[in-house]
Amino acid sequence: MAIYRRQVAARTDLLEFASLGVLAAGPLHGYALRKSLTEILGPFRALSYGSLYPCLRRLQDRGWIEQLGAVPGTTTKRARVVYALTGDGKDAFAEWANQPGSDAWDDEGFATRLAFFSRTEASVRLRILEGRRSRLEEQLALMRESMKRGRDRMDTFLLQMQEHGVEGAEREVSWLNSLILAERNLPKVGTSIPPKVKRSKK
Amino acid sequence: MAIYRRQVAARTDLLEFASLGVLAAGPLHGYALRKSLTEILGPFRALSYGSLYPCLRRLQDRGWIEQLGAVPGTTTKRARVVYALTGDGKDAFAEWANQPGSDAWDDEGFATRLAFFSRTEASVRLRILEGRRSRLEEQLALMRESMKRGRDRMDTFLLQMQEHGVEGAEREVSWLNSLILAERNLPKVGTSIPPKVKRSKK
DNA sequence: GTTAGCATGTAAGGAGTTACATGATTTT
DNA sequence: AAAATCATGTAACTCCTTACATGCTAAC
Repeated sequence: MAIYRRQVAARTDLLEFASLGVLAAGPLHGYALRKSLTEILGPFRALSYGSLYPCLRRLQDRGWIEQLGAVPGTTTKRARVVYALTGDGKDAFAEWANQPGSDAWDDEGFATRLAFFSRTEASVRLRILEGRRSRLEEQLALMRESMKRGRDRMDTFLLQMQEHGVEGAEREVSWLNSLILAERNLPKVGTSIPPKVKRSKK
Repeated sequence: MAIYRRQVAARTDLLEFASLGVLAAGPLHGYALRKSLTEILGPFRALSYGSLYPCLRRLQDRGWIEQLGAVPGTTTKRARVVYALTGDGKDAFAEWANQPGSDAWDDEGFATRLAFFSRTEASVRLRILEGRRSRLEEQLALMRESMKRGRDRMDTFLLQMQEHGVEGAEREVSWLNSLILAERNLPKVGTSIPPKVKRSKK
């Protein structure tokens, strides 16, 4: 009779950190947060409320965000629950942004980290970009090998699809190369120079 | 006291149809089927057995595949459960391949259908390609609008990521255009001329 | 006064993964 | 004889969506 011990795989929940990242720019209520997230993570990948609200609940239970109540000065009067990042939440986000795990190299994980790159240290940025590049290069090797092996077993459509996939991955690699180059040529004065951001105020 | 009636959304399980599609080429056991699927759906998106075996069970319960037992002539002697497509399974696959639902336009759904395009009627192929193209064009419009609106609120990294996304989508659109053009210029003699496939035997 | 959009939530279910459990066969 | 790989399966869990339920507010 074995007792099953399960290691909790400590999967970093991307949605949670993305929410923290957005809330770091200022308090928001759920509905507005969702719009922000949708804009960042792509209008294609629309997030549902059935996913968002439980996430906010978890973050609150963990003490990473807190309710502010309705923000005064807005046009509507009540019922909106506004959340703000706490000190702990800020720390948790900073740690996530600067200590990338193995989840940082896949499509979703990489995109999420890139979205908050301005709050990531320059050295870590480089590590993430290079990690993503090697992940893609591994995949490219697998794809090319698979295509070589199966060339005459496969019909033209499958072949064209795979060729398109390879070209897409190659395209991302050269894009990454240009980002990496830009990172390396950045002024070497501190370690965490934020990138140039156009500011409308101040 | 309302009684909740739920419409079962009849989500076409992609893995099930992909499995049928692969088994249509000949009987296989689970382990081998997985390798085939991994090759088709991309070596990146590796499929787990915890997903595959329950799927085979479902297909068998539905009468779309049947167990053959160990194939004689192979080097190994037992324990391998070989599955073959039944007549019903063949019909189910043909119906799926030729009556695309709304799931055919998203990334996974489109890729899966494209993988079995040689068993899809020419007219349906065209419909799928054009449907995918309009889906992408809708997304492009959203992305471009979102980028225009948020241009000076966003930092350079986010902007570069979004530009890269737009370029990727544009690239896929032109790829689709070339596929659509090729489809249209195909010999117009029947309705379901299969594409040229290099054959090693016969 | 009704439609459209803003706003917050819950319950059920879908489609997968990871970790566990087991054993046969092939290669070194 | 050990290690690698082939092979089959289950239980628990994860993260998400859909459908349901509710109500407010702005515009036409």
